[in-house]
Amino acid sequence: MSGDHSHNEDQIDCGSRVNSHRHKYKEHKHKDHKKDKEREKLKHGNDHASDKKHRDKDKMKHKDGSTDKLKDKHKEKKIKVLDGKIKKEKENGFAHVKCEPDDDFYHSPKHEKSLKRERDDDEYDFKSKKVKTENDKKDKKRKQMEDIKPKKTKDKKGETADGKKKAKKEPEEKWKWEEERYTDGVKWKFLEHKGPVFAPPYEPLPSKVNFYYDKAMRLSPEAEEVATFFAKMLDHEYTTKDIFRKNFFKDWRKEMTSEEKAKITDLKKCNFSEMSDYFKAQSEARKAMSKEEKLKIKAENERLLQEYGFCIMDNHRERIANFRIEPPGLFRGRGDHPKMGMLKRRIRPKDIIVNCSRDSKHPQPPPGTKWKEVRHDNKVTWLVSWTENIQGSIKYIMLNPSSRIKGEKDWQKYETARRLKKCVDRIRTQYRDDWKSKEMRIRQRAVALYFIDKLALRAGNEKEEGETADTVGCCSLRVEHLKLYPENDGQEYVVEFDFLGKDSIRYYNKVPVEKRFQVFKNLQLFMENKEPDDDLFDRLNTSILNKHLQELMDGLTAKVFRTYNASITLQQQLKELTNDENVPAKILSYNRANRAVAILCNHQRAPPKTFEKSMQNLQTKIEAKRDQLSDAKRELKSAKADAKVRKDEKSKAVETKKKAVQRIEEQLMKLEVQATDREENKQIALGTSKLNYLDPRISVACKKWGIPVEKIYNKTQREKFAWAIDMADEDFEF
DNA sequence: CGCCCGACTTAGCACGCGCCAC
DNA sequence: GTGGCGCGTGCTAAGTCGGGCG
Repeated sequence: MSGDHSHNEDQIDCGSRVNSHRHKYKEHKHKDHKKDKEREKLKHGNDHASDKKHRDKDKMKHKDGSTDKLKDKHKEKKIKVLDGKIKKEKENGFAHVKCEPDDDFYHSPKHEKSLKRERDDDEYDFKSKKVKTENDKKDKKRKQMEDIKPKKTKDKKGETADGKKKAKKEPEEKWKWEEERYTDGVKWKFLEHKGPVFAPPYEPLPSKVNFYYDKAMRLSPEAEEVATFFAKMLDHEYTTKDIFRKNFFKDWRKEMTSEEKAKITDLKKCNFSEMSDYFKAQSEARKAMSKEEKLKIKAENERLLQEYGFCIMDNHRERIANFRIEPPGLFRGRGDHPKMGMLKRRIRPKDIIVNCSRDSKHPQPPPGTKWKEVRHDNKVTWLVSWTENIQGSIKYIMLNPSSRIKGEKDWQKYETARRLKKCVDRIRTQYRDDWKSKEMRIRQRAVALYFIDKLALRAGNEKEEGETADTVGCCSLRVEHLKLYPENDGQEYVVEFDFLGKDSIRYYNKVPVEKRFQVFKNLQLFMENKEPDDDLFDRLNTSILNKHLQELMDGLTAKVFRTYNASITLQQQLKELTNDENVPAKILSYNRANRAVAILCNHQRAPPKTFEKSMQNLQTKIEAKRDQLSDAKRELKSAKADAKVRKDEKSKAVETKKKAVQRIEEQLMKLEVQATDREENKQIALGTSKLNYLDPRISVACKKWGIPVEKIYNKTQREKFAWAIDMADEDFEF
């Protein structure tokens, strides 16, 4: 395009910067250099220099430790907010429970009684689409969903690929995913549950187990408990890290009596080894328990699950995801987390906010205790919440992914991504045009969006410095995270990305970018006259970006691009790959397609500890199988010869041998496929994309290649994707 | 109108259960 | 019956995003 130079850089309207120059908490090392190095090799060939470079940078960045004071301020604010929140009890906790007598999909033996309440037929007539008065966004969204809903019971216009009827199914038995949902942010009308399960109380150590500080020393129960947290982690690398030790010691001292505090002044002098040995012995003992004992524990767990692991939301008994409160312990942040090692406090009933319907049987706090609050807010989905003491954030107990409320949200997410599919070309054209805008903020927005689209980067919200590990996403990229090469390895206009993303997973990538469309030139411009730790996009943040995206398409946000690109990639890759003849090869193809997505989204994992070994085992197996095969072939040959001699044209022996050869060949192939698959998978995690980014209906549609869903999804996954399995046909198109 | 926080999704890792080979 | 190991599952940290408030 000739527009390349139509705007002189000097003319750019600079406006004011969104983000001022920032002094970051300066200490970002990589979580595990060795790991990174390997990963890098795997993914990007051989850039050996970069790891070292990173390490050097880390050293450079140590001078500034300026942010500690922020914390107190931070805390103050939190308290205020908490106070304010108590007032805001909602008035909409009403509930009418209906009972669906024929609904045996969610069989609920225990709770049948609570289900048998008055039926309010009118209200639950979800076929009649009464659109209420609300005109808010959510309502709009809902309407969009309705348009593309598969209509099983009443087929309107078969507008969508998945809109076909499935007569064979009995929709009455299952959750009706196309049921009319509530409007105006109401998430449920009836919610009943038993509350959380608390962590077991601390059991003091037997008197023979000692803690040593110079000499044996008995700790107060409070101090002892915290000491055991540390003792249990002694084998972990964490306990060697300075920040971890510092934070731990500081918080531990808070739990000590004044005598203990006076005495124990140096963590280095603390000897936890006896405690540590004791716990190791305990865990051994647990493993060595008799069958009966193990069974007993299992039964007890099952009982707890049955009692606390389910709730009733509207007229269904639904599984709760995490009904156990997180036990106390030492905080294990990921990457270089400034708070690692801090004490994660024990959560008590008085910390707990319970959410349920007004007319439900309220969960009871343990005898002699009280909940912090019981509220009836049906505009949220959580059952229980509490505020965690490390970051001051709120933790929730919510439903399992198999639940209606989560499934529907999931479905909606993919529908939004499919809507993006319809207008992505338009959006791409627009951001390309915007690269040439005379407004700096628009150029930045356009380049950022390009990265988000092309590289599937995360949005990149700002983070509070010094509160978390120093990680970034697209909008929060800093100058130091990019390198520009006008020419690199024979390619023109290469951008090298090197930064830590979510969970401090390294993103390293070299990408050639469009010069004629000015990406490269824009980047040079954005980086001009800036320090390494200045923001690359200084006139952009996620809020600005998402507001813009919202204008381009209703419901569009940065993360929709990840979903869209992941799902569309899977679909394309599957079309390219799946022309193999047998099922195992097809599964391999599926996994490869899945892998392409995982690579796109940078979903990595540490190579499994047992990787080398298990690979060897597999090779041994393969060789054994090969031997077996040649044996079988030999036998077949001799059987054939034998049959010829005896002129026995339909020799049974020959037939059986033939079958044996075939079977072994199949087994061998299966093993070989498995080996390839595993090797390719060494450092790539497929699970995350499979669970969160790939429209499950694409996988369901793999029926058309003869791949049954069971081969792709295990039981839990099938439960999570019940909605997709229920509604998608083999001709589903994302 | 920016910032803060509540609600919800997405993320990797540890651990232990159950299955398979012997 | 046992031992090893691979996978599923639970756990909880760390993101995204929107709404409300000052």
